[in-house]
Amino acid sequence: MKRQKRTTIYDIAQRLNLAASSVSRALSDSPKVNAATKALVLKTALEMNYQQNAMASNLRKGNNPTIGVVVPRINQNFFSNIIAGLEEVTYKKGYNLIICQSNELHAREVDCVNALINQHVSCIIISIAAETGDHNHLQQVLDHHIRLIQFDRVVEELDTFKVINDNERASFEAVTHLIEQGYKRIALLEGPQDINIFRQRKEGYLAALKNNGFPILEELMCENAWTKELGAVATVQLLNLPEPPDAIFASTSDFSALGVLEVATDKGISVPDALGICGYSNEPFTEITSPSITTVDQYSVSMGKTIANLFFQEMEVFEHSVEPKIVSIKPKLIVRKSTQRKISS
Amino acid sequence: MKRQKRTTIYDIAQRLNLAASSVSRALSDSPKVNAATKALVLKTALEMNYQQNAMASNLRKGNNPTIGVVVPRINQNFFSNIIAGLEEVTYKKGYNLIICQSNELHAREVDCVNALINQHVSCIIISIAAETGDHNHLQQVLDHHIRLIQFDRVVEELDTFKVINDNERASFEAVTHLIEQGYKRIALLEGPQDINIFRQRKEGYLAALKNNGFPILEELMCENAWTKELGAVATVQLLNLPEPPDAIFASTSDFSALGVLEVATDKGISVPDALGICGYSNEPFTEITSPSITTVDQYSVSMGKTIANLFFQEMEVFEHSVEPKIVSIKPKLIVRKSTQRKISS
DNA sequence: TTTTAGTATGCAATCGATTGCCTGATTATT
DNA sequence: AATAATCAGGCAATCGATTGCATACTAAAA
Repeated sequence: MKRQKRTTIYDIAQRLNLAASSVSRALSDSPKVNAATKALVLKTALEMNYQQNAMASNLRKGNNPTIGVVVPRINQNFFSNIIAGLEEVTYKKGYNLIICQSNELHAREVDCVNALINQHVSCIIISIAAETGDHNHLQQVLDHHIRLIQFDRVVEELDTFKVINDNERASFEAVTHLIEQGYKRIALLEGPQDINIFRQRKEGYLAALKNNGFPILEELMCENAWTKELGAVATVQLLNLPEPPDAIFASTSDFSALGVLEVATDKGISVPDALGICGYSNEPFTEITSPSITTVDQYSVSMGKTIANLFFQEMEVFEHSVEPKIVSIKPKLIVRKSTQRKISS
Repeated sequence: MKRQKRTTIYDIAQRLNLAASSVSRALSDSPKVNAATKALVLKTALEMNYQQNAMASNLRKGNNPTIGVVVPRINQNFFSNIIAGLEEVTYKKGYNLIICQSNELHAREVDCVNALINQHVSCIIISIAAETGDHNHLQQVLDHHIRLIQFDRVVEELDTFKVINDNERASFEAVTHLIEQGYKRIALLEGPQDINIFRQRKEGYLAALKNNGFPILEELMCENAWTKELGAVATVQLLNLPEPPDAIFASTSDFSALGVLEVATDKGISVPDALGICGYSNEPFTEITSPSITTVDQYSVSMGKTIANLFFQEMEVFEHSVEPKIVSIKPKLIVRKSTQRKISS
């Protein structure tokens, strides 16, 4: 059985003894076509079950109202919220969203980006994979005159639009809060330092310590404590130190913080009294654990909207070559029980 | 500043003094072109930074290796997992994914579906919105010879491929488990009954009661207890009954179950001893609450993969008009502390 | 009545890649 | 040496919609 052909403007034109151009104009409500004809065409189109072929239209018009999104993982709270936020805005503008996930792999990210370039999307919105490599693929995007917005995890040296969280500031506030609660030895679980956001969070941590005259202790900083499991491992190590920390800032994620909490609970260490815990991301579960976990909310859905708006307001048309802008969103510290000591400073 | 043109096969052809057709063939590695020429074209294409125009190619070839996905909410654990699973498979096949969310609204769902028809996608994968209406839009999909797969929340009377969970079975097992744990008055928090999955879960509940000779008590069934807040409200009502339930099966979601748990904790009702709680979906947080919540895992990521594979194996080519198939996945009851009584039956 | 303006519509090129068919050149076959 | 076979490449139509330009027709102005 052959694939039956779909009705085109030519079919409509033939049926009505019109030229295809008139049908096209009628359908796009051009003023150059008579009202009666317009109505007739519309009616016939409906009858014949016509649906425009977007590929043909976009090809001819030389633009594709589609935005490509590349994220490390689609099913991660932060990213799926970003996507939801993006969709909310792009939907209203009649744009489509093509979603790809890099699975944190550089090669796959490159693949996805190339596929999106092929698609001639109007814009690519990307948060780079943990496995970083060169960024020729991003340069390629620019070379093909496709707008590029980086968010959250960005390649800083690349001169593009960026929407980021003020990680350093948030981190600074979180650590300051811990200090205010009277914690004296504050450990840091940090992420891969070749990713900007983790560098920034470390900066914030260091700045807060300095600001309060606290010493910087190498043994209290654990690299790569990224997942719940790694967070737990790091915690065990930290607690075995001759002088263990009295607070742990899991700057990588709430999952990591959860690992910390589980180890503490296992060992019968009282949180927040003997150990303060602060996570990052405001995952839904942080509200539910006992005690609930202090964390940093990144306004992810609204960040998605911001990104989309940035495209529509600044980049969709580019009359003049716009100067890439960096939008920084200040995340919010959500203080919960895991850091609220009864004894106060 | 005008948008600079991207290099096309014509540009390459001109540079090499070849016909565009030869360039096209060379790029698609056709045997009709000399190896030396092929190499030359490839090299030149690279030099000139050529990227194929997928719109033109797809238009000519009359197919678009893209799959459209419509879900109620992108940032809901179940759906984002489905999408991740889909992407995993479609990526390998070189297909793109266009994602839309209906926000549980019928009108918006219709909009999304139409946009996808315009795009001439190869397949539409959909889970319908809570706000149901007619399903002309789905019929439209079929009329335009676009493959359609419904999953999870499906319109049963529409003869399409479907991938569903065996909700009734899972629900039956959950309630049976409660009975085995010695609970005697088991309440049900149910979802909108015009959505198939919620009907099925109720069926399973009823079947399990009957199967064990338990009476069906209207006052123990609460409609529309869908969110955490509604779950809490329903729980308060249930607990105020002259004969309150000793177990609550929140068949709508884990969020609902969480609402139940919070009310119980507030009122100092011991879970699982005085009140058993079972949720649905295996949201990550169910493992973390105290006590952890018994729930039903839907294998969402793997379900996504199943859906995509269904398309590639059965529908991508349709030699013969294939008979729509229904794939039913048996979810798994995850027994946790919220239903494990020390006193056993 | 002729000119002008304006309206509605048609013609044909175009977007970029693909592909059936044809041709010229080279090699193989008898 | 003549014919057939093979290879490499070119020509031109095609996918479906859009759009600049041309044209036929009507109505208004001179």
